[in-house]
Amino acid sequence: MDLNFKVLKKSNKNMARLGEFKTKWGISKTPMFMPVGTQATVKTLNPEELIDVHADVVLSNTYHLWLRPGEDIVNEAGGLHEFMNYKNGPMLTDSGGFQVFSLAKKKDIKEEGVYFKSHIDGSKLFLSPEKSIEIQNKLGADIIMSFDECPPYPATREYMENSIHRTLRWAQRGKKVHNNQEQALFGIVQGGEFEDLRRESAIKTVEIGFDGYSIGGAAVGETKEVQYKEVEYATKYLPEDKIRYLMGVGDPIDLIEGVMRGVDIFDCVAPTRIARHGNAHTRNGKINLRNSKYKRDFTPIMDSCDCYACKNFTKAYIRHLLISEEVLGQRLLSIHNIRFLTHLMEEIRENIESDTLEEFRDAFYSSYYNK
RNA sequence: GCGGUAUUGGUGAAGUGAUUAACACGCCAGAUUGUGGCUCUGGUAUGCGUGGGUUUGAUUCCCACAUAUCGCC
Repeated sequence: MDLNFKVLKKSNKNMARLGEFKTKWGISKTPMFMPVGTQATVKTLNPEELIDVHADVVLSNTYHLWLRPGEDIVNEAGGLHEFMNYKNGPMLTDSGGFQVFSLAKKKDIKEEGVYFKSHIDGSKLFLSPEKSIEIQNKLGADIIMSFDECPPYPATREYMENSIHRTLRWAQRGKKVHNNQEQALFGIVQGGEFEDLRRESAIKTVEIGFDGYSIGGAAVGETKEVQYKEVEYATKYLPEDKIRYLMGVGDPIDLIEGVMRGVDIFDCVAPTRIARHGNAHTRNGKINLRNSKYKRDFTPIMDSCDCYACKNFTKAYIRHLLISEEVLGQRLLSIHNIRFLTHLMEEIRENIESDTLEEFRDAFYSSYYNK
């Protein structure tokens, strides 16, 4: 399904663009950050809280839902939105390609697909492009992903070349079996740090033709410089009129840098994961609320933040919750961190509108990183 | 009053006549980028109740004292 993506304004200083797309849930504005709800839940948050933090698109995961509770059960429930009762915006499912990379200890990547073992019970599993799309068709997210290989970093050129060619063949096979016309299907650009391979992957993925294009294999251990180059190598060859999705990137500065290189949407587990480990984003950098210096700090995490945690609770209280391992502490920080990023994206959109994104980037950088 | 036992970091404790006093918890800090939620990595006793003695060397052996605890009168 076409998402009717429209570019409303383009920067003339960099590749940033303001846009919007349409689904049955309404208009979604880009650039946007999407929180991750791997197992049909953004960990610790309920749907009302997702609305409060201005979440729009929410991610979920093919691999996890395939294993539990199974795509048929989600389908019988009426699809992901009904199952988890999230009605505020579109949903997106990842294909499972990344899980093969990140959590399968032993994997056997073959032309037909990937053989690996379940992280739950060790049983033998097989995921293929066709299988992934079939599962995603049943899960019923608005946007679904092609099944790709996320190659490790560093990888040799030879490995990467074989990998992107296989990912291209997989993309074609997935597209062929995609049969839910209410879902947009995205292709994924790989190629690691190699400029020509990113280019080839981008051009050939576009030739196959998708409703949007993802950039994968970023933020897997390379430096930020390399990461930004990888993004540039890909976005240069992606069509203006389709959404560009940088997968798995969510460090605040990476969002700004990504937007300046033409990325429209991002997702990342970081805001919720670091929250569960006691960290909060602030304009003056990331802070660890478990640190003893907050024992008697009776001020909010951020005075200027409009999230539920900042409007109602002090650092001292949240620290106490974290130290006492009370789940409310993890929840309040998850709320704050997601809101921090959605607010950052709102500011990014305003600054594209006023053509001041570079100044905004510099100001953000100096306050966030020069503590 | 007499006799026994014990005394190791913030806590529970292991241990040895001689290289950096184990481990756990706590505490202190760090990590975390398409999530294997509640994880991982570091740091954390210049000292083994106090004072004396034996010894080349004592936290480990001896004596006294202090404290705790048990039993007896």
